[in-house]
Amino acid sequence: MTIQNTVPMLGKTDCSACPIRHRAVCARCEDDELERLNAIKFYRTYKAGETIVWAGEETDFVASVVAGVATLSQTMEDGRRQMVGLLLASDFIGRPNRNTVAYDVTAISDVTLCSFRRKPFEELLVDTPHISQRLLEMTLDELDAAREWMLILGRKTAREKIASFLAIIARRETAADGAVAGSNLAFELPLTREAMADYLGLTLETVSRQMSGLKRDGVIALEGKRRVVVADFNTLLEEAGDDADGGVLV
Amino acid sequence: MTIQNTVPMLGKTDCSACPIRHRAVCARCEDDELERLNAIKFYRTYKAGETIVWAGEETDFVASVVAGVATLSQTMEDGRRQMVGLLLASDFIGRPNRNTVAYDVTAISDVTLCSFRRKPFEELLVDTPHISQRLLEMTLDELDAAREWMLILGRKTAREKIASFLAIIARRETAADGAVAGSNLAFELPLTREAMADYLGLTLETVSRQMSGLKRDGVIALEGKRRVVVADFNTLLEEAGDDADGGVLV
DNA sequence: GCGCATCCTTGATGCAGATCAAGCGCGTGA
DNA sequence: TCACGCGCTTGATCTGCATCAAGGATGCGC
Repeated sequence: MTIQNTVPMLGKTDCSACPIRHRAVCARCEDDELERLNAIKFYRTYKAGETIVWAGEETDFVASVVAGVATLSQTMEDGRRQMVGLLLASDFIGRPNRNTVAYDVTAISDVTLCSFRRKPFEELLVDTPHISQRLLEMTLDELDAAREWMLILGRKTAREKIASFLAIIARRETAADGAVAGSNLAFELPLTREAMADYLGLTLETVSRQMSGLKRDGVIALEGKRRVVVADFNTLLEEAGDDADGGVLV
Repeated sequence: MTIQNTVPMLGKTDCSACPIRHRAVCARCEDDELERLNAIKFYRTYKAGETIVWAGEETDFVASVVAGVATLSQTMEDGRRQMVGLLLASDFIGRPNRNTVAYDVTAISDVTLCSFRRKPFEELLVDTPHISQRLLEMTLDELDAAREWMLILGRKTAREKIASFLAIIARRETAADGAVAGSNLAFELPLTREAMADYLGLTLETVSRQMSGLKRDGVIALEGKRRVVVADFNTLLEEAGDDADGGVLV
């Protein structure tokens, strides 16, 4: 059985040229392990706004985000929505040994996934410790991030929530660049005001008001609606209610 | 090197008699793997109210909760506190390959831990796939629980939060008993009103008021302060804002 | 260039839950 | 037996954010 041409969108590209090669679930793989992953992988793209998986839906794949931004979210019957995961490049989608996801997975920008067929991936997990170790590490990181997020949702004020969110995005967006905290830094918001509200447990009006407030008080500057310039990162952290030095991991 | 008598409190007990043998991180171990775990384990007890680990503190062990209830929580500089984890029997404490915990770990009742020295445990993790697989599975379960919790914190009303909490506890406390949902069920609250407030992002006064409200409306009955009787579990789920049937996992 | 949709901002008003305050019930130790 | 502390309840008041409402900016198709 060949697996060629299972994907209309994109052919296979060489893993060694992959932008997430050293951060994704395959980060620690040796060449032979990579070869086995390569045999079951296929690329797939989604347009901004498209739903990748509906909550409860069965899926026969798991995947790494290669490019773009996706969200995990839950919706209550009356429409209240809470984002519970923000997936950037190298993040993992899906749960091994369970063929449904409990949350809606939505492409927020155009998204490219490196997908793996579920069954063979689960088999790989059993006899490729480098993959399962990396997956455990990534899952623990996500759990830490979720717990940080819980403090934000449960105990922070609207202004602190916005500042915390900006700090989180600043760190994630600039992590690759190796930008220095404290120095002047700028980044693009990956979310609309409404999506920020869903992230933070607020309404979009409150998000907008607090953004304006932080701008008025000189904590941030805006270039257009989406580009944020942070003059002093420590000031932002103070606004977030975090210890200005103790770098809480995100 | 012998490891005997490292523990004043309790000698080693036989794993086969252990109450969490088939639920904890060792659940899938074969006899020989259990033997290796046994060689690095030691029991330890904490009194109710004692802090097991302070946030940021270095620890040289990881552990399973054998009996009792512990919490993970974060505290802001001004004293605001958010619980981010509730650890019951069989839950795991600590993060492999990192010697600090980011949260305060506190014994809420008298707690017994089955601890493992960190270094040898990490080595075991590498060459005992049954342990690392189980740990991955438990971590994914915790992540799911954290995400459910995020919806509660971000979008639910005080009454829904209380009902959700009661439903979660009901499920966890009665999971072992195999009690049937829908039927009359009763359980003991493992937390004070204040700890419930920290769990739910509320004040203790609001917790108290909402408990009174649910009691007044016949959703629950109280025997003393801590024992809760639920007449109809589906009614409780409706109050929680959950789909009354769709069993969301906890 | 015009109409329309999407995203965002700002203002006015209302309410859920926080805060401040008082007191009850029960267990414990002197 | 009483005093004390702790966990909990309930009442009165305040306030931060939601809600309701209107309008501005930008981009896109025709």
